[in-house]
Amino acid sequence: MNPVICTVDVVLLTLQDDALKVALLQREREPFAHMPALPGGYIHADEDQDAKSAALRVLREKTGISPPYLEQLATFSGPTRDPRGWSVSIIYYALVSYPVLLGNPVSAADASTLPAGHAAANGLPAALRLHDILHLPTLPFDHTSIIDTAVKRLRQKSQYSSLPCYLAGEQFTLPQLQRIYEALMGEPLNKVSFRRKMDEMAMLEKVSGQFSAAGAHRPAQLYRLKAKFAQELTLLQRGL
Amino acid sequence: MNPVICTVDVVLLTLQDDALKVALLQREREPFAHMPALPGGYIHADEDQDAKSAALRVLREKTGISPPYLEQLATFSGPTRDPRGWSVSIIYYALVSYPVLLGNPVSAADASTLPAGHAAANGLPAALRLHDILHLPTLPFDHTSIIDTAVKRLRQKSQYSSLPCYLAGEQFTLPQLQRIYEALMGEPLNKVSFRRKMDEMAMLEKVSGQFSAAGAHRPAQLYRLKAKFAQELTLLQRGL
DNA sequence: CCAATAGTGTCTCTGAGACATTATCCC
DNA sequence: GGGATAATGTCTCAGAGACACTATTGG
Repeated sequence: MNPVICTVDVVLLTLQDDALKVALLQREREPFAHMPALPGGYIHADEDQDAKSAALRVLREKTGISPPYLEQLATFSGPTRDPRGWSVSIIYYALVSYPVLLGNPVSAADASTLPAGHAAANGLPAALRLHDILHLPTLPFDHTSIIDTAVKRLRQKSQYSSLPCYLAGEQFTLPQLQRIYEALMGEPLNKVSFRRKMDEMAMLEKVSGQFSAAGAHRPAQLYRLKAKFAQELTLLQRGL
Repeated sequence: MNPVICTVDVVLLTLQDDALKVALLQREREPFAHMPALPGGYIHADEDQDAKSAALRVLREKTGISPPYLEQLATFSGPTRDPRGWSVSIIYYALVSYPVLLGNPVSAADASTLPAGHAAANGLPAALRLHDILHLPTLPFDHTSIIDTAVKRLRQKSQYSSLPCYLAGEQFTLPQLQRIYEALMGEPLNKVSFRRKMDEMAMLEKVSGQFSAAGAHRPAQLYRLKAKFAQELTLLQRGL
């Protein structure tokens, strides 16, 4: 009836050393075999409940990762984006903290103690690499444009939502969270206002009695997302 | 390779008498023949440049309308939404002013002089009907849920963008535009603040010397969207 | 005690809303 | 002139940011 190729792809983003990184997987098959590209694959009509399930399955099968946050970005389509023919790709974007990405679901507080550079020698497939979004290699299909759209969406939503919390891991301090927001927005934020806004969103809860000990100074209170917000965003009326 | 049905559908919205209406088309073919549904159809791999072109083509072919604003909403998918099989539908939403919908591309100022009730006896197909979004009939597929998503998106974007301008026609006065914003947001707006915000967005220009004469009172200045914003939104930093 | 960072109290200034005033039409 | 709505000037109050001060750790 209509010979349209239908796939899903995932833009998996993480923050490492205040730099936004995207996870790219070396392609095994043609077209563009051996080039780094977004993890993706065909929808399996016999097992997927919808495109989101397909995206989660593809990510799990190809990278072993089950991200805490996954949302539809947009659908890209056209006759030339894939050499195999007229294609449609439903794109999802996912956020995961760098420690959790490495299979260490503890705290963003420990991020600095993890090995820097490429993800490797962990539970992750060797073909998976993190790339700074400012220095992307040449990518197949329209993946460069897709990543650009995902980063714009992330930055836009960071202005007025709790989205960046998913880059912070399971437990984090307010100064750490502020650094994440600042890295995404590209500008320093007022500490008092930032804390007022986080309080206003009412999505964080103290991890009782737990503090992050990170040097010769007063330790910071640890927080985590309230269970209610594990998959759901909080929005601000007026932005940060 | 994968037998996924791939279509596009359009949620065409307009504002009539301060009520949001969606254009539904009586289906000609199975499944769900003769039921009202969103205008939609298959992607034509031989002529469509992308899904957006397909949506515009479908809208033109089935309703004769070329909307001033059309944007991708989301992609809906799953094994059961279409009885023909696992399906993907890329949804677009379009905004058009009621007078322009009726083929009268003049001014929102004249909307009150047009016949109320259903669109009929115009250049529009007889099978096309406007339905108040608060009183929708039972719809096939997941079209009810799709319309709900589109309305939520429109209302969300109205909070901080120039989106509602596309519901106002080519020329309009500021009081008319404020009524549109108020109808979408469901609450009265401060006149002074509203005008400050419209000025801040810097997207309107006076139609020189033209005024809307609408009764025994001072006439209002007519405005139109600057050409630059014919297809592109303006965003506010802090909402209305 | 000192250095360093966390957390909070308070002042100021911007900006949004309320109100009032002026402007311009038809009758 | 009167009634009606458009357009704008101005006052007030809330909220965001700047600054400063206190708190708590390790050395």
